[in-house]
Amino acid sequence: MASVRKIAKEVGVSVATVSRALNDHPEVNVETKQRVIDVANRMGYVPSMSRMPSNVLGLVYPSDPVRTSFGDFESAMLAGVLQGINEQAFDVTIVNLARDKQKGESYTRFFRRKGVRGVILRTLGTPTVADEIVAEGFPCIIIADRSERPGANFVCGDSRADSVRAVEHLIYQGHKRIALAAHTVMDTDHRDREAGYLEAMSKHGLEVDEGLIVALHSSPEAGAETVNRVLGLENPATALYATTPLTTLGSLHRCLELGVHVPQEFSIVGFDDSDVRKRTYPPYTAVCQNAEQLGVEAARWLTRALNGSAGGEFRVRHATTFEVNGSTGMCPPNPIRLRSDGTVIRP
Amino acid sequence: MASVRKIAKEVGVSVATVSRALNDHPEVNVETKQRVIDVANRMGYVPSMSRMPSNVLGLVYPSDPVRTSFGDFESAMLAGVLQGINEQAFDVTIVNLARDKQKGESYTRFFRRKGVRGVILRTLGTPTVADEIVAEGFPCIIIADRSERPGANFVCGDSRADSVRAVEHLIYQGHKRIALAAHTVMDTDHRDREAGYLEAMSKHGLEVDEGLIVALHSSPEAGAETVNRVLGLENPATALYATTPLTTLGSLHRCLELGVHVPQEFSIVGFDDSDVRKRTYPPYTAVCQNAEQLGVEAARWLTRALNGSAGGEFRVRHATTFEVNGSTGMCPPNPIRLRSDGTVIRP
DNA sequence: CTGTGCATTGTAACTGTTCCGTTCTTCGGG
DNA sequence: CCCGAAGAACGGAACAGTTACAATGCACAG
Repeated sequence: MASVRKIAKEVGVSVATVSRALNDHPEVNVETKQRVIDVANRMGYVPSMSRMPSNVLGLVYPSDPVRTSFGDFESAMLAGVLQGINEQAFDVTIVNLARDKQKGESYTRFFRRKGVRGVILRTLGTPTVADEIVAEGFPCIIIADRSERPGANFVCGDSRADSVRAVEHLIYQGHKRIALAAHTVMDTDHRDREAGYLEAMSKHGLEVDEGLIVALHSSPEAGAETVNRVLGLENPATALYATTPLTTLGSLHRCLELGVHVPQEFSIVGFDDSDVRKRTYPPYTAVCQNAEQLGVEAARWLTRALNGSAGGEFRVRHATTFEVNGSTGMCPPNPIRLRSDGTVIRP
Repeated sequence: MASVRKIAKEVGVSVATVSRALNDHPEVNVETKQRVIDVANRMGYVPSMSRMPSNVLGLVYPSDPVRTSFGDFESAMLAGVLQGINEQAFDVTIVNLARDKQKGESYTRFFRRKGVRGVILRTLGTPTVADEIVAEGFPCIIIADRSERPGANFVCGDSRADSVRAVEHLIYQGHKRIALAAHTVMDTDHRDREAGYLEAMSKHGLEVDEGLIVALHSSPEAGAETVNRVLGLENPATALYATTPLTTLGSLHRCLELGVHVPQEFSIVGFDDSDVRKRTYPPYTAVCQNAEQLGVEAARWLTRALNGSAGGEFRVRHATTFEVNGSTGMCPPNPIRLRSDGTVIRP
């Protein structure tokens, strides 16, 4: 075990200087500081007992966690995590990697500094971070994404099969021009959905041209914009698979706004992380993921593992469910179209 | 400054015993432990340096934070808090008082144990806890509630005036039988809304009988149930003021389900903590509170105060805004009624 | 040459925790 | 009745890391 005193002896300075260097105090020479940090890293130093062994879990976001994106999924997942930690009486703190991690600091040191014993990783499309943390061996579980790296643990949803079913559900009702509201952030979750869409389309010999796939950030506005675009095509879509709850809401809302009847004139299959689908009108047909459950399981496993009552690898894929509600129906004989001025053309 | 060694000398035991007693180790005599704890409390002991002075804020829930209640408000508020802490580079951990606080432990000691320098308090209708924390002098700010205790800081919304306006808005459109979807949790926020309702009703000489006020927990189901009840009255309501976003959603949804036309047959004024009102159809008329902003301001002030760049008392009331949208209209000449079997009677 | 100010570092005292040994009591068997 | 073993409770000392204060050394003005 490397301690500040060992490092001090090695470098040839006092413990005070080591402590100061490691904590970024201003009154230490930059070269000295660098030397100390180098030796500390070489000796694999971690501040052993500076914090009493507290039961805190980190909920880690690689980039800014909030802004627009703190939506329904994060909220439901957090609710789940807060339940999952209760069994082992852990707490959870929200950690912002982009803001706080210093250059050259190992993840382990960083997490120790934050006083967390293990982390739940919300990767948001940046798998590199997860891989590095796994490689360091810090206790960690990835949520809502997956990694095949040995030693990686994850709890994720698997929406591929149900995405196929969702699109086939539309195809069986006669739809041929089916659009996809895709996501710009391409984590495995969203790749699944796009892949499922493509699989179903090609399996049934349906052509997918450029205009049918609209990739935007997840937001109600994006949903509305998607409707505008796919109804505005020369050869307009008659159905849409919206791969996030917010785009689903936005597209439904835009249809109501335009006076487009769902599902008589246009069908929408959405995605749901909690129970939003039940609260719209009509309640929408959706591929459903239980974000809360993902949170519960991730937190419960990680806390158990940290307390020694669980071990090994933990890799769980929760198949989503496909629920038919009121937003999908038969393909209309003649598709409606949207003029650029926002008026609906009914043939 | 009281330290373990001072306490040890005072009690007449060793530092090891004191440390063990204070940390609830099993191998210490219960009487000894009690003596140590008593002396520690008398001397105002707080573990001074056990955790390095980390910049962590606690988000404190007196009771279980999750279950049903982790909804839109908490989510938006948390998003705000996560923004507000960035300026001073703080972190936030979610603290569960009911689960973790030991009997006889002071709040200050408890928060120190959790490694938290200050707390944002979400009282949820239990002002006692807030008063005690304020009395101990631990850095703290109450969010979405208020206390007149000297030394108490808070950021809250003030929805009283707009609740009056909301109900008057209905009255001016001819409504006389106006119902209220009240809340069982009566923090100042919800008292404001009920008070505003009562004020407007009495000001205009409208009678409020028992059946018009439905107090339930906040949920979509409660909103639906409220609609069932107030439309089922002998003398049914023609309008409703729903004081939480979830009950608003539920009541809107129930109306759509029943085929009741909003606002032609029934008017609904809702409440909104973020921008849910824009995503329903019709977008609903609402008293609006910016939960995210509350979070930002609470976090920003508290972190600044902890770093010495803000001081004094901080008491802010943000007036809500009242926004007229599509869920309110003229009182129908003849009110509709709901039979107990769920069919609508149109005179 | 000397005093002053600043940057940098070391000494030592402080915080709290824990390993290991000691004391004392209790209990079972001869 | 005595003795050994087990266990509970506690103390001593060594450990962890941080920080107040003093000391050192250097640059520079007078």
